[in-house]
Amino acid sequence: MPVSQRQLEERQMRQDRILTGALEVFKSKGLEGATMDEIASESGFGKATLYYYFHSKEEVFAAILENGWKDLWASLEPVIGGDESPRKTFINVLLKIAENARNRPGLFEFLFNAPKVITFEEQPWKRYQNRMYGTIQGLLDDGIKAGEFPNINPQLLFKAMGGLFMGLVLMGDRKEPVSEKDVEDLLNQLITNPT
Amino acid sequence: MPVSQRQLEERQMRQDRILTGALEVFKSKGLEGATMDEIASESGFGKATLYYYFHSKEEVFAAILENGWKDLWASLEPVIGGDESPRKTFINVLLKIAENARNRPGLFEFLFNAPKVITFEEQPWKRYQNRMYGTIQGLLDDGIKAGEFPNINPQLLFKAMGGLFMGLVLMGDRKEPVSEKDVEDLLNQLITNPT
DNA sequence: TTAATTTTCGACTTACCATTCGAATATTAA
DNA sequence: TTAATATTCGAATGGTAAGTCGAAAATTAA
Repeated sequence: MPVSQRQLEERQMRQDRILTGALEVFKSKGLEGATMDEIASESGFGKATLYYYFHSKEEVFAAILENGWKDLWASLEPVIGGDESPRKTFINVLLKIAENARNRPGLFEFLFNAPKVITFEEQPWKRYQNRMYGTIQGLLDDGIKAGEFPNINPQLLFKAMGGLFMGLVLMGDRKEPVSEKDVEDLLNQLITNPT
Repeated sequence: MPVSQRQLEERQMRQDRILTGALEVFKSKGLEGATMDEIASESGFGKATLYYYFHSKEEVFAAILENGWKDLWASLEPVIGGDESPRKTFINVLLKIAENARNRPGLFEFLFNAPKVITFEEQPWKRYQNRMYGTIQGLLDDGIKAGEFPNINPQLLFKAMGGLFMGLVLMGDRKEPVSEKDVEDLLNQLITNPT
């Protein structure tokens, strides 16, 4: 007699609907600027209903990040699990990330910018983020050892590539968007000269 | 009889003191999270005194950005005014920016991250920011034409370099900081292969 | 149908915080 | 010294918005 499968699924959908509305509001107003009233009307529920599904505004915020990072990581796993060379895998990872960014640009930007606003401790989504960064760093380490990348301090190359890529994918407010081909060309040009 | 020179200077110092305290609080709490009470005690004034020097919390916030961008631009002008090649000038500009970042890391990070939080219109400091971006874009355009850079879409190279550089300078939360030599080496490695 | 359970919601409470007030205190100029 | 002016401040004010309440409506299961 306790909740049926369908009930669970419907609950899930309502939660998603709330999160989608919330993302919209967070994006335009920021964490503090966003009000539960606005999130409520944006997502088509009464305010009190939000509290039926989430305990607090911060929980809503955290849920967006949690889901986002989890999905992103899930989409990367097959790519990482492959048996290509570090360099090839690295590029594939970046392309996969770019694909995510193209599909849900709003969410993606949020994933990488929002954390800067938060102060509090232990966010569960950090686990996914760290796993991803760790993996990429590992690919660079291996790739450098194998002579597939320029011979630079791996830590440094990580920062550079991270920044470069974010610049490509996130800085969308300047002119045209970036095509997959662009990314590939650029990465190839910049990374293809082992010393 | 109206205010003496010294009076003006003292006023200026007090304003600076307030802005310094405010930056500290904004950095740790964000724009909305920061309270005037906290800024007041951080900077060693009574709350009402803040309003003697600034009209509102947002004005305080804006003043930090305004001063920061103005100073940054001022430090770049001599470099830009030089008569070096686009490529050399470009690197010098980046190094100068890095120098700024090293001297006042807190302010610097604020300059590049804070704007994401703001919604409102016409911020005067945007003028400086745009001037800087415009200049850098120009250097890249010229450099590419002159064959000093890889032959990529300038717009794209701008984004990449911007992201790369921000990655280097801003992503300070990962391990050791970046030395000037590192930056120079990396830029040289990545930029030195015209096709 | 009916009784339990789930879901919904607007109105209310409460805390917080930007901003203002009005009264001191300090500084200046005479 | 004294009167004007500049500076300081803590206590009130007022608005805003997170979170709660208690009652309804919908759904479920019998």
